[in-house]
Amino acid sequence: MPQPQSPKAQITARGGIPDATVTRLPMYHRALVGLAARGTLLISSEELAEATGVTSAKLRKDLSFLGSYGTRGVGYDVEFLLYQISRSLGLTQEWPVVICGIGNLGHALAGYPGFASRGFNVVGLFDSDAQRIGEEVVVAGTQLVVQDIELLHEHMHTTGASIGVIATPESAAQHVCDLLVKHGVTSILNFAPVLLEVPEGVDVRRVDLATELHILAFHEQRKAQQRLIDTSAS
Amino acid sequence: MPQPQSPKAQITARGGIPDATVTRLPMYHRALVGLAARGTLLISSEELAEATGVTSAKLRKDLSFLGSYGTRGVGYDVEFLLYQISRSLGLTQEWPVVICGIGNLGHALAGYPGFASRGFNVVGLFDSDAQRIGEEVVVAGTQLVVQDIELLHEHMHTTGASIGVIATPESAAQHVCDLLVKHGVTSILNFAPVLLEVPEGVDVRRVDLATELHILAFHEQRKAQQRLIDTSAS
DNA sequence: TAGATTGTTAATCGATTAACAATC
DNA sequence: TAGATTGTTAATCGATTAACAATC
Repeated sequence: MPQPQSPKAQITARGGIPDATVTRLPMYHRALVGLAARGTLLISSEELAEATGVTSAKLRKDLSFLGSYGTRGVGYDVEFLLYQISRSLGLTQEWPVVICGIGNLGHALAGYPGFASRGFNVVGLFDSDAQRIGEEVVVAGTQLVVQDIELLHEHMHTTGASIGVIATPESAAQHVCDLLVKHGVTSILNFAPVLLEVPEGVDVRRVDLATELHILAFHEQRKAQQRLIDTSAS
Repeated sequence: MPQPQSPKAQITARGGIPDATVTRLPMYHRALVGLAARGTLLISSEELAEATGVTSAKLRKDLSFLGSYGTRGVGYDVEFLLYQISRSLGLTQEWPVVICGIGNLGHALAGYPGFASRGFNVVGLFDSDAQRIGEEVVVAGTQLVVQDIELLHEHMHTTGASIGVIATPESAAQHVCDLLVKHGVTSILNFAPVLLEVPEGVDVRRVDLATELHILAFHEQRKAQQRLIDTSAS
């Protein structure tokens, strides 16, 4: 019979990988890709932490949630750890992705080199603007034609995409989101400045330029105030 | 003489606005701008929380760090709360911003409507590519000419920008960052997939497409595994 | 006064950190 | 064996939540 544990320990054990850890795994992944490319075979938690801007204690804690992939007294095998992190993140499989809204941002996203190189395969470009529908865009060496978003249903069953990117203006975002969800998309990366309504089981992550700038401005303001204080104190 | 308080309470009181709260203030700000535009005069924490996707307890806690700007039994005056949040975030002043790297992404950022409307004033566009230098870009109704990044020093003292956006390829990012810092920029929004080295006192926020997609893929993988379990169980 | 809603308290939860036993 | 470094523990810290007294 299992011994009763503290409630905390049980919850941590059950809940899988903590959110905070998941958000850092891509950083470790990136650093390891770079190290592997430069031929580094072995790395310590101290060095990898330095390369990713976290503390070594945090790094080791994070990695311990994935398993025991290091060697005490030695460090981590770069290729092996990279593989394990890739597997945890689901990057050992291909993820077909559709992009909706092919304006400046949509073009930038379609042309982003880090997409295809890490298993994210852009398989469809959609827009509602007649001016843009039919445009040919080269994505990772393949030519794609911008399709009418209203014809999404004709393409989704062939692409099988479960990830969608929304790069439309605010006004179109919810409608596009509804279409995506209706045709099987269960993960959405949203660049429109709107809180999207989605059914349970659909994940949305929002990237908002304005938010990032606001946070910078907040700290910038604080620094300016601090400088004033420092000046008047001297 | 002040009564001794618990250590926790003291730290919270001294430390200003918690980071987690600061990251949510822009969400409240956005929601309030929308409400004000629609002529809503008064809103409860319950309603505003609903509109921003947080719990009302968290919202009230967040707002309490700014001050007491609501009325018990009544709610919050939309315009007044909007002003107070704007002031806290530093949005009641103008922030001149320079953008470095005027490729697809740089163009998208320069054309982003949410920039100018919230006090972020694009005052300079820079690139190192001879093909791009000299290009004329219309930003918020004003025509700007893409300048050579190496001539940054000639422009920075006239613009006085303290916020810089880096939208260059990975290879150029650190050099551009160094130039920006050298000429007085103390806040950087970095879209390049690199950990920038900056002196103390300079804030960097990184936005990384790949990171966001990795996190989505992680959760997508989990959902797929869950579906397998559900299927085999039934 | 009765009803509504804020601002604050205290409990809980999750994340971070420092230290070190385990072990190569 | 001696030195190095992981993986884990336990303490601390910060964020979230529920409940409710204060007060309009």
